[in-house]
Amino acid sequence: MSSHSSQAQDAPRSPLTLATWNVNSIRARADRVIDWIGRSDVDVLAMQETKCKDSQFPYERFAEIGYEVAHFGLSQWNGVAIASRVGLEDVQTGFPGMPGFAKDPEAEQAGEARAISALAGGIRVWSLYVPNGRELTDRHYGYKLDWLAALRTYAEKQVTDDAGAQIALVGDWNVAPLDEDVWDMEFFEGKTHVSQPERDAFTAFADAGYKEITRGFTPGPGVYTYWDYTQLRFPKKQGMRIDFQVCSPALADRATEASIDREERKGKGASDHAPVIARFA
DNA sequence: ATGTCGTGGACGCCACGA
Repeated sequence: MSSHSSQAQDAPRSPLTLATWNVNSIRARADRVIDWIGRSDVDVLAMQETKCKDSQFPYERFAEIGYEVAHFGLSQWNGVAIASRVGLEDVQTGFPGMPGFAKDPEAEQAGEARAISALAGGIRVWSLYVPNGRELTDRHYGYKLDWLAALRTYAEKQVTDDAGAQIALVGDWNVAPLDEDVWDMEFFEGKTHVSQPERDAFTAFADAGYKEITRGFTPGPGVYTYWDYTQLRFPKKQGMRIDFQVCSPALADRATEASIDREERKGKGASDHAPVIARFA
């Protein structure tokens, strides 16, 4: 049994608010993110697509408002972080067995900055940025499926080793699990995010005992977490639900509420994703 | 492809990724 899960299990339980948000560049979005944290009063915020190296992350902006940050960024692409005001211990970058990617199929497939985790407020929080997939025929699509399968293998082992493990797999999953999670299934015919293998890869976490806890509090149809910048998708209410909080059984039992802050998608300088917030008892 | 963003490199735009 890992020390992480027993630590989490033994930690005192107190109510906690956890949010996940693909910020699409923390440097371009720092003011909005800092303002939002102040307004929303979250204990822990998992961020994706920070689009910077560790040396470029605006740690001091978060420190000023009382949040520690663990960030994992290797270049201008990807980048994941966790901000917490309830402690941040035992940071891990990447998960065991995580596949890598390189343009050259013959080259070593190096790990990308798509997963970071820390123990925060007694919960093992993972901030995840699942590969996009691009096209069904693209090498990135196979990479995405392999990445999700490896994450599922890791996640399943955690709850097999410790049935009481408090684990949150939150982030941009880049999968729309149900038809109602996109505005028009005909538009998505033959595209990524809605293909059966991607949906099966997402459902596999439920088969391992995990539960996506935000949907039940924010039922569709027409409820989304992402709207493309192009084609006036947001004003036309043409979005996708692709950001989720997938929780281990013991943590899922503690979920008391969830919401999607679509107000944050409005106005100049908005990310193309909205924050997805959950409360645990 | 793009009623759009963000990044970096060598600009005053282009390529790339989403």
